[in-house]
Amino acid sequence: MEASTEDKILNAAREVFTRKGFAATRMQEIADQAGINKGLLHYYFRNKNKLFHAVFDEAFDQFILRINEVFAADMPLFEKIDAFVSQYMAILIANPALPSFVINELNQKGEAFVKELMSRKNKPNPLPLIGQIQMEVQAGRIREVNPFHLVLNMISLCVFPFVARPLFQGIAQVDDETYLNLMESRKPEIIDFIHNAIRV
Amino acid sequence: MEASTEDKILNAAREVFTRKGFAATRMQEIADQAGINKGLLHYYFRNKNKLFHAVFDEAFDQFILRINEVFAADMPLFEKIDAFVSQYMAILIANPALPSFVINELNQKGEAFVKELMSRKNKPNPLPLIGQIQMEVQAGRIREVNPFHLVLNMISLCVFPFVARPLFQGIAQVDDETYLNLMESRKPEIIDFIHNAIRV
DNA sequence: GTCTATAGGTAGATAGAC
DNA sequence: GTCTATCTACCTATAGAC
Repeated sequence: MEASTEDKILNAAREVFTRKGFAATRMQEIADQAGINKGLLHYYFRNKNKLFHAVFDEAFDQFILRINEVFAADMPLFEKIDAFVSQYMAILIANPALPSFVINELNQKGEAFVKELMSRKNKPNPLPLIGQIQMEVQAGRIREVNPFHLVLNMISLCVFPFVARPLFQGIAQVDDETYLNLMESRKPEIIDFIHNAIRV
Repeated sequence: MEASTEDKILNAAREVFTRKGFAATRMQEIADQAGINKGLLHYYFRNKNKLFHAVFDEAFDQFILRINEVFAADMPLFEKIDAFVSQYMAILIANPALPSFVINELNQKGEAFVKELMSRKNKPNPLPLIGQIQMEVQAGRIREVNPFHLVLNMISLCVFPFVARPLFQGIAQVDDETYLNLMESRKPEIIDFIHNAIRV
């Protein structure tokens, strides 16, 4: 079963854009990677921008929207924290280059790009989780934490090791497989860390 | 007191490279920003790569090496955590674009770039801190945490909100000043969070 | 749909006047 | 040291044959 030309292009574009970023990516490199002619890229996607958006929008959804699912779910706070960490870390381990791709482009494309994206896409919505945390604090079931910062902490602990991966991997001198194993062992470590940080 | 031409170039290059990244930066834009002629960039720095390295190496040092100072200091663990968070957050609040610049380039420039950098520069050395954590665990003075992950947690909690700033600021709909105030209020919040997470 | 050839524009770098 | 003008290379995008 051979992939269609359009899929070959998308697969190649995903790989190259993710690795080099929009500005450093050359249409020629995508064509080579896909094993097809450069002209075909324009036949299927008209220009570099449109091809980029096909790749980026998909990555953005994967990176962002999964968060909402867990945040809005109807379950006790501690369970929700566990579910978020283990499910989200699993997504990141399966797609380790995703966060840096999305975040790099958001940083480099400028304010207008971010604003346009936010208006076009479903934004992540941390409010259900923040409300839930507030209630737990008021009921005295967890420590007095700032709910906004707690949410930020949860996300930071999961995502940052992937964004800063070249740095940490360069320092620790470990190969890709070892690093991803470290991330796997990180799941229970993060869950413990958060539990102890907020319990009364 | 007028800045020298070389300083004008460096200031402009810092601003543009930091905002757009190496690949998207145009020598013309740096010249415009500096209010000088494009040819002068080559007179002072010969080519784009050399100018970039003048800016990047400085940023890398600022971002990385300050960590070592605190990590290697001779003080009790809880004090050290407090010192790290408050001092490092202060650096980041004063230079909010620093982490994303360094991390983006490390991600996009590829393995050879990172490897060359690591061999040329003093690497961050977390070993003194990791050793100290191990001793505290063995003495039963803190909970049984994995020292490697604890160090990773400390850094993640401080740095990630700056790397993902466009995302969070886009979601929270706050202006630059408000966001930096949030980061200021974050210092004690992180310190509390870590203390509670590791104390027995 | 897929290829080749090329147009059109832009960026980095250099030459040379002042 | 600083400027203008220009070279050369490359990259996106299009035109047109098959």
